[in-house]
Amino acid sequence: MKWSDLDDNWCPVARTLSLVGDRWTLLILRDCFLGLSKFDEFANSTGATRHVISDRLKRLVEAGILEKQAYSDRPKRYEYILTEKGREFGPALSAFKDWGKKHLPIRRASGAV
Amino acid sequence: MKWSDLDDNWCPVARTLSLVGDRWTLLILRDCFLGLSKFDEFANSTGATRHVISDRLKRLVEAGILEKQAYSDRPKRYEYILTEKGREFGPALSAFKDWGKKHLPIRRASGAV
DNA sequence: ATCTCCAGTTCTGATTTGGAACTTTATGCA
DNA sequence: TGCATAAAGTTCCAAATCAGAACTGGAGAT
Repeated sequence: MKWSDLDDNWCPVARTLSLVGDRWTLLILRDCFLGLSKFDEFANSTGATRHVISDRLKRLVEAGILEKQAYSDRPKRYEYILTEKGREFGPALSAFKDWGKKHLPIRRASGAV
Repeated sequence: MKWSDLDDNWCPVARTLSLVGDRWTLLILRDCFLGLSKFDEFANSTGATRHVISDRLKRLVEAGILEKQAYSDRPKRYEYILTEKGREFGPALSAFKDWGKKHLPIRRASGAV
């Protein structure tokens, strides 16, 4: 089954996943809530390849979760801002955060003493 | 960057994603909350390939989110049950559900009139 | 004997990624 | 002038992952 086939699923969780239930997409959204908004910021912060960042931003804009806003005209430059729809995704990320804090305590970096 | 490199990330959201931030994994967890517990149930319900179901169940058991319990001895058969750690992931799925209900209303199936 | 069920495993071709280089528009600087 | 840098993508190739279907193996049912 293809991923996109879920967008009409009876289950709202499945529909949500068909849109944002992807590794990097959720990480990009986390970054948005942390205040990041530019392409390179996402690329550096998430560690995803530029290819993937490009693709995911496109989808998020199409879905109305992010909005592409010009912040410079001369060299046309855009930043990505959460829409209301996007901001309302906050609780979901909070739930991830809480669960991670409780159940996945950070281990000391393997090499460091 | 590899996905698994996130498991020591400073951000609890990233750590959570490194474990369950995968299309099918979250769908399997949803099924668990709906009361499903058997391999074929997950395969049929999610539409993921058996290969993927097998892999994800293994990971979830390793991570202590699901527990493999024998429900039949003669033909050794197992079912997968949420642990306490797994049950505490409920709020995250609820948040997805709420967001999906509000922002992704189900469209009439494209073909049907 | 043969069929069916369940829980996986295995195989192969197609899709998606990762990683790095390249492009475009514009600024800084010497 | 000429070179370097920056942001936001795009393009290319090899490698990893996935979809789909078939196959395995134990056990009860017909």
